[in-house]
Amino acid sequence: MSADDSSKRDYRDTVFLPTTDFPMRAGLPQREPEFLKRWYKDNIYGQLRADAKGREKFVLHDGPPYANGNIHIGHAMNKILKDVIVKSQQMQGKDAPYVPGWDCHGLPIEWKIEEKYRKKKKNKDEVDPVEFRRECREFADEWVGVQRDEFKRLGIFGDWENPYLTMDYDAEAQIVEELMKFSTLGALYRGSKPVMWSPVEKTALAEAEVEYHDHTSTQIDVAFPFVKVPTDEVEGAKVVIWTTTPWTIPANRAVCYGPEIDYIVIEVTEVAEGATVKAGERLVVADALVVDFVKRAKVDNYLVINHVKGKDLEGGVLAHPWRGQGYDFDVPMLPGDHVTTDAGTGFVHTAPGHGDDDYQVAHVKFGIEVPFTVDEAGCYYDHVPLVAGKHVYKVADDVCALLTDVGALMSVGTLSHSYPHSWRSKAPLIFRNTPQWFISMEKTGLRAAALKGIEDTNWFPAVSKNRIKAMVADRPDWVISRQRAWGVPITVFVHKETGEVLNHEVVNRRIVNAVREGGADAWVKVPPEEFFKGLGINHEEYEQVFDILDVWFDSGSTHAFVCEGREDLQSPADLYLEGSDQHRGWFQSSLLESCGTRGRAPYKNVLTHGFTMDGEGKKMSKSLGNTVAPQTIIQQFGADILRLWVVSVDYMEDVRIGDQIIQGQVDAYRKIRNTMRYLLGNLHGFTEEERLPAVEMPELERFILHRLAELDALIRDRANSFDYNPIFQALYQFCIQELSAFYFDIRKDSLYCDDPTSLRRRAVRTVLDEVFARLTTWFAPILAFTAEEVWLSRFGDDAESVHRQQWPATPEAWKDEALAEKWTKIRRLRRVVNGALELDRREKRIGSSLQADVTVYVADYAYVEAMAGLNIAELMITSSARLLEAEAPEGAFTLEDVKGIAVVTKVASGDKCERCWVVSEEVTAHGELCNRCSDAVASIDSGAAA
RNA sequence: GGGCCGGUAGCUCAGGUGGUUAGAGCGCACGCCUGAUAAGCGUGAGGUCGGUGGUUCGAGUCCACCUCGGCCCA
Repeated sequence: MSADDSSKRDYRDTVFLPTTDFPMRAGLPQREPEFLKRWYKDNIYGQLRADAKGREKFVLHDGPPYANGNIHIGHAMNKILKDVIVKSQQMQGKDAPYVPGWDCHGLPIEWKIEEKYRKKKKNKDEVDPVEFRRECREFADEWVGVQRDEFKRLGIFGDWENPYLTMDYDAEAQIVEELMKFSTLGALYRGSKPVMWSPVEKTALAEAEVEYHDHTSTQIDVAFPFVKVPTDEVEGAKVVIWTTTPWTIPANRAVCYGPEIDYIVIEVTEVAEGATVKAGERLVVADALVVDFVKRAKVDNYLVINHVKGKDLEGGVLAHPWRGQGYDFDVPMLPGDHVTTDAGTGFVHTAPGHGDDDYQVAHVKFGIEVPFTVDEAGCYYDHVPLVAGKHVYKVADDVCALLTDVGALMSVGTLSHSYPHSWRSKAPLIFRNTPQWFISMEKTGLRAAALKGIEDTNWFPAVSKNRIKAMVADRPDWVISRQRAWGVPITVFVHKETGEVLNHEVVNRRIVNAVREGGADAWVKVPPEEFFKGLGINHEEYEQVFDILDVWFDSGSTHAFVCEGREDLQSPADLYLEGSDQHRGWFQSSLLESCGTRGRAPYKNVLTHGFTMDGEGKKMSKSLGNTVAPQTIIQQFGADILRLWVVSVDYMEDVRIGDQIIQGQVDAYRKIRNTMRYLLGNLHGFTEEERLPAVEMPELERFILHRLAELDALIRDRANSFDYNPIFQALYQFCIQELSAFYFDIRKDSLYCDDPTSLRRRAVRTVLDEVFARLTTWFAPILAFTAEEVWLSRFGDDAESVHRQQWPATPEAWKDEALAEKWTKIRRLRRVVNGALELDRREKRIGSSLQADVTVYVADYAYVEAMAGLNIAELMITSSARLLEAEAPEGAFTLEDVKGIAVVTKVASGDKCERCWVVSEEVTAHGELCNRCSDAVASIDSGAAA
């Protein structure tokens, strides 16, 4: 080989540039499905379970989404978060199984099937309930399949082949068994409650089935005389109420007033033609509404006799206008915050069986019994005096006449207003008192047990606890019955005479077994006498209940048929994790169910996340057109971008998502990916022989190890509080500031140009390996696809999945606070140098920092100490540099916020090394290379020759 | 209408028990490098800390009210 004197040698092939096939551009939408294929071919979930066999368990119990549509961004966030937590626990050495589930019963699915029938002009009543339920089941099954695929696409690992469904026969049987526990304990009872009712369809309706249309009602003012006067001011006067539902007068049981409202007592002195009120009558109405009232009542003139504050009416008792005709009960006056002076008289006619406000105030708050007045067809029961058998929509005139007879009718008119109607029949609706099943919060001490359960649980964030505590403390008894078809039946028999619920061990066991065999249908298919056979009980004495359970009871029982029921899980669960709306939903139903039957909460920890808003922080809605679909993001950017987004936001509060925010995640992803790529490129061919013990490493390497140790501590600590935002922030900033802009930048020279056997380069590569081991595994729970890609790119396609690895232990000895403090000083010094170099660049004196020579003047000896034994040029990435503890010369560069450091720069003297580009006199002396490079090249050349 | 939560640079986030010019990263602008190159490095400009009033020598941090947004309930 002979060198050509006229042209210089090209040293590029003696430089160890990064070598990797790992592409800079991810192409996630295309690449991710390949990893999914691989994971499912390898049965990754099964492998993880086998790996973790016998390890301490961490059970995150999945809250079941409702199986009736594609997943939305909230589902995606929830499941990703669960997956991040489960994967992190597994990688911390736990056995973290994940069994996904679905909520399958309930109204929305029932509606869909009904809708189908309606299109075929078929009435639901004409359909066999068993057939109807079969269709509901099919419908749910279909959506379970769709959602399962969508969740899998997000990279969620779980037992997708064996999820739990609330409609599984085993689940239904367990739910029935749970119900019977409440029954046996004596917490289950039959009460009543007004519900929205359609007299035409003879059925209860849910709020979503109601639509509002204009409706013309008869409006009346009615006077109630006092039986007991609360204050002398109202002696001899009558209280006037106003209502647009005259048909509820027979159900009146109270009159509400506003404690803060000003009322007046008036005496009617002059009335117009056609008035039903007589001169001389004394009436109490709200001061603010008296003008409206006298207009309606055709009163021409009146005197104000007295003023009285609402709260002074406390204790007053009125008579029903029809007292003496079967309406002899007292009508108490009750304070109510819902009373306003917007319309009416300032007194609210209260019929607890026909309105929710009325029910809440009269029954729940003041314990007034709720009468049953109207049957399912909208007719008064036979026991209702004066109006028995009449239909509520045709009774207004009768009521007016009856009120006129007793001098109670003060006015009558009509009013057109918005009124609820059935979405199906379009017929107007009523509130009707109906029998319902309740679980008592008090009879068996459920409230106290639940409150204790709350205390014994860790809540994240902490305010969660206050929220659910307040709800449980205030909540009424739990209504668990629905008059519906698609659900688990309330499998009880009630004694026809005594109304008592049958609690017979054998009967109950037979029912549970029947449901386990044939699902909920068994309750209608198996004749009741089967359950009683051979027990000496006459089934004819018992009424079979055909209500079904509220779906919240189903999902509240999942801890029983999932966590307790499956061998791979355990109860109580380590974690429940759902949106903040579940304080009133699943967190609470699960708590009540478990505390009622097992005396403790079904969970040890509960994590709540907020809701997903659009980019402006507004709630998403189809009508506003501001929804963000996870499917779109996956298609455009990939699931890893969505996963990164989840941990980049403070999900314990409401979070935002929008184009700008996603773009931010795309940028962050790119930076992280390139950091990984650089690691891969520079670890090419790294062997165990090359590894160097930490003690033999330069300080800079030990500083990076220290940072790894700090990160390790932070990550484990935050992961165990399920708080990933700080983890993301720390990892991301570590990649940018510590690695890319600092460590990699400085060590580029060593990696590219040092002799491969040099201790410095070996140290750098050892540190890169340690960084790689941690970064990939720490990111694996978050960037599930990319971490795998990086891992396999390094260890080959046949390597074990990154998800089967554990987070590497970090030697305690890596922590070195004193060293960290030193390096904080060095980096401060570096900032000043960079500032000085930037000035040279602006002035076109230099381009690359390697063209510069710097002299740093420090006032504090601490800097000298910090730099002792270190090569300052290497750290500043200049060709030459020196540090002096001396007065800075005039005109030296300083930063305003860094005291005692001044920098003088000049162009480095000497020539540029053809290999490493460092400018030095050594090159001038030798011709082409600096000493280091000429040694390295010699070594390489001899190696290549050999 | 009630209960609870939140509003710090364009974006995502930090800012124990009130105390000097309110921080970081990204983005943006400008410049450098061309051996991480649809990469990398550097410098810089961005904030009346939702608003008003109060407590205090001093408030992003405490109090009151208002406003906007969210969850739940009515």
